[in-house]
Amino acid sequence: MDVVSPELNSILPDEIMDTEAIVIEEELPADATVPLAQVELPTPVPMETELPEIVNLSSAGTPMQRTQALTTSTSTDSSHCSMGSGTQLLLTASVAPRPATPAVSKSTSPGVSGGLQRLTTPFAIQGNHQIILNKVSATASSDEKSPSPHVLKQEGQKLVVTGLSKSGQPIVLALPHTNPKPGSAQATGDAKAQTQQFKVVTIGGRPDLKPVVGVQAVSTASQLLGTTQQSTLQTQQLKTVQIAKKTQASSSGPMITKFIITKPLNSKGVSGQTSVSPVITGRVIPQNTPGTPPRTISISETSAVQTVSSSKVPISPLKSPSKLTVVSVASQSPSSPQKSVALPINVALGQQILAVQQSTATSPAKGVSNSSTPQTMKPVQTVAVGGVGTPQFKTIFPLTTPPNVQQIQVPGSRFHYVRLVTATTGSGVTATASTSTNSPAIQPAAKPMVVNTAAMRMSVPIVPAQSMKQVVPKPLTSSAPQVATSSQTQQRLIMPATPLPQIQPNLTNLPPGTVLAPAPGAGNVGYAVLPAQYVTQLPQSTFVTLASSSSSFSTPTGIQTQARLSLNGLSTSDSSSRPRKPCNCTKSQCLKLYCDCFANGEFCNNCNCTNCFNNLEHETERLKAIKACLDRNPEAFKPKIGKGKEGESDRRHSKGCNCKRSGCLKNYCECYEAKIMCSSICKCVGCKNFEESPERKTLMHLADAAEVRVQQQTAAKTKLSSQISDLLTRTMPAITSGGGKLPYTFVTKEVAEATCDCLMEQAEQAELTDQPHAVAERMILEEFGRCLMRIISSAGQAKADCSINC
DNA sequence: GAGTTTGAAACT
DNA sequence: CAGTTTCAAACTC
Repeated sequence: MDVVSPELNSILPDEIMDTEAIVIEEELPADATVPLAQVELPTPVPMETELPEIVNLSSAGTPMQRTQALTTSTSTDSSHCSMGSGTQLLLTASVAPRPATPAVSKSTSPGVSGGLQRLTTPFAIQGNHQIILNKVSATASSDEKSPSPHVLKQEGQKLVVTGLSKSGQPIVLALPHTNPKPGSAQATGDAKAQTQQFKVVTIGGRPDLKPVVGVQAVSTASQLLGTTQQSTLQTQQLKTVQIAKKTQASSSGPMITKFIITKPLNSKGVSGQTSVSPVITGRVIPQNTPGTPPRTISISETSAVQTVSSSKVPISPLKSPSKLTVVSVASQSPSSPQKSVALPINVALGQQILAVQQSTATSPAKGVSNSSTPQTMKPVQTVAVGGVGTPQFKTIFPLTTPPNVQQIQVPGSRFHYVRLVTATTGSGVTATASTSTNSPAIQPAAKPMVVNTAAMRMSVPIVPAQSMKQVVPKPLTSSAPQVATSSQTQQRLIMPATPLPQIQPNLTNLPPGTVLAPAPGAGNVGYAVLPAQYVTQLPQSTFVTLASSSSSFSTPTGIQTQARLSLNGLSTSDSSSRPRKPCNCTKSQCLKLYCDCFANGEFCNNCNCTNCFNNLEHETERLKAIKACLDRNPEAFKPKIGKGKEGESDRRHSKGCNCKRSGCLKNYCECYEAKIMCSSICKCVGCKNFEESPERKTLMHLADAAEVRVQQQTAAKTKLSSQISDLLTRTMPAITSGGGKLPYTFVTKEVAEATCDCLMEQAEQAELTDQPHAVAERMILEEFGRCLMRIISSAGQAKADCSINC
C-alpha cells in the first residue's frame, strides 16, 4: 500500500473512487448492543441552486438536535432530509472546541460552507450530490447532554463519506472526532480509545449520471459499549462499511451515487478520553433523477447483532482505535447506469479492518446490494504494531474475498489507491484528505470521533464532484465485476492514510507490493497506493473498484501520472495480469525509470534488485522519486505506446525511438519491443522497422514460426497429458475396484526399456519418412501415450488376475 | 554466467 | 536544448 503525501494527494487525479454503493458494516462484540436508529430522507427536494448545499451536523448543537438530525428522522418523515442534485450534505463532527452556544456552521470551512446547513433541520440533497456528514465537535456541555444513545459523541474518530456528484460536487459523510469527554474517558479507562481512526471511502460518481443521494445513518448508542467491551473492541471490533449500489424500491427515482467516505484527521483537542462512540443515524434518500437509474449506497453495520437494510447507513464510531472496518463499495458502470456493482474491499488499519465490496449487476433490475449479507472476514495479513503510549494497530488486509470482489485500478494505472484520512494525533484536527477543496469545510472544527457504522447503509447517487477535486467517477463495467478488464473499467481506490508514525508501522506488514509511506510533507493526510501487483497477487482480496474514464484521468498534475497505461494500448488490468519480469537494478535503488517495476508503477516483488527502495519500507523515498520523475516529465508514467483508435496500426510510440545501431530491429528499440513500426517522430538512424522492410519481415516470419512451434509443442504435450489423464481416469476404477492400487512396481526396467524402444522406433520412423520436427515430436509423444496405456492396462490386468488367484 | 552492446533516462 | 553520463535490459559468446 502506498501512502501518498498530501502534496501528491493534491495532484492526484480527481477520479479516486467510483462506486455505486457503499455499505458500511461494523461488527461489534456480540455483547455490544447496537441500537439502530434509522433516519430516512424520503422526500427529494429539487435543488434551486447549483452551489452545493451543505448540511452540517455539528455537535455544537444540542445533542438532541444532532440526534434528531441524524437518527430521529424516520422513513416516515420525509421532510428531514431530501437531497437533490447540487446539494451538499455535510455531517461534520469537528474537534475544535466551541463556545457554549452551539454554532453549527462553525465547523464548515469557508470554501465549502457556502451552502452549509445544519443537519438538525430537515435538509434536501439534490443534484450535485455532495453529501458531507461532518460531526462538529461539541462543547463539553453538549456532550453531557447526550444521554440519548442516538446522540453523536466524540470518539476521536471521524468518518467522512463523500461522494462526487454528477456535477463534480463531493458527497461527504464526515464523522469527525468530537471533544473528548472526561467522564466518558474515565468510563473507558482506555487511553487507546483516543487513537484516531479514519475510514475514508471515496467514490467517484459518473459524470453523466445525475446524483440521487439517499443516506440513512443509524446511530448506535456508545453508551452501550461498556468499559469491559472496550478492550474487546480494540482488538476485535469489526467495522464493516459497505457501499453497495442497489435499487431502492422506495426511491422516488433512479439515482446515481458516488461516495467518498473520509475519516478526517484530528490531531488536536482530543485527548484519548473519549469513551463513548457517537452513533449517527442518517439516511439520504435517493433523489429522482430523470434518466438515471436508481442507485443506493448503503452503509450497514454487520455487527454480530444484525444487518441493516440496504437503505440504511449506520455509522458508528468505535471507541477504541482498534477496530475492524469493512467497507463495501459498489459502483455503477456508465454504460449501464442501472447496473449495480459491489466491490468488496477489506482494509484494516491499525486494528481496523476496512472492507469494501462492490457488486455489479448487469441490469438495473439486477441491482443487488450485498450489504444485507454479512461478510465473512478472512484476514489475509495481520500486522500488529505496538507502541508505547500509542494504540496498537492491527492491520488485516484484505479480510474477505467476496465473490463479487473487484480490483481497484486506476485507469491506465497500475496503482491502486486507497485514500485514508487519519488524525495526526489522538485528537486531531480534522483533515479531509479527499480534497483540498472540501477539507477546509470539514477540517476547521471537525474532531476525530469514533463512528459507529453498525447497521448503517447509505443510498447515495454517485456523481462526479468537480469542486471536491476528488474523483472523476468512471463507469464500471458491470459485466466484469471481478476484475477490470479494460481501460474503461480501470478504477482507482484512494484512501487517505494516517501519517506515517501511526499508519506506516501498521502497514509495514502488508504484502509486498503494497506501499505504506507517509507523505514526505508530513501532512496528516496520506494516500495508500495499492499496487496492482498486490491486487493481482491477491485476486480474492477485497478491493474497491473505482471506475474512471481515461479522459477524467487528466488531472492537472500529480500522481495520476503515476498510473501508467499498459503498453501496446492494453488496459492496465491486462498488463498487470501479465507476469512481469523481475528487475535487476543495482544502482538505481529501483527508484528511477531505469527500473521497469518503478516505471510501471509497481513495487518490486520477487526481483533480483539490490538495495531496492521500491517497496513499502522506503515509501518516503519512493514518493520523492515519483515526484521527481513527474517533475522531470509529467508524463513519465504514462504509456509510451499510444493506443490507436483503430487497430494496432495506429499505435505508435509517444516520443519515438532514438536507435542508432540496432536498426530498430532489436528489443533495444522500444518501438520494436512494442511490436510497432517506427514512425515519423522517431529519431532513429538506419531504421529497418518499417512496413516494407525486408529485414523486418524476415524477423517477423522467424518469430512467427518460432511461436507456432512453441504453440504446437505445448498443444501436443497438453493433449498427451489429457489423454493420459483420461486413461488413468478410466482405467483406475477398474484397477482399483478391488480396493488395491495399481502396482507401480509393474513399471520395471524392462518395461521402461521397451517403452524407450517404442519411442525410438517412432523417432526413426519419422526421420525415415522425412517428417517435420513437430510431427516427429507428435509421433513420439503419441507413441509414449500408447505405451502408457499398455502399461496401465497390463497393470490393471495383473491386478485383476492377482485378485482372482489370490 | 560473464561480458558486451544498446538506447532510454538522468544529469550537466 | 544538446551533450554526456548513468543505468539496466538486451544481446552475444
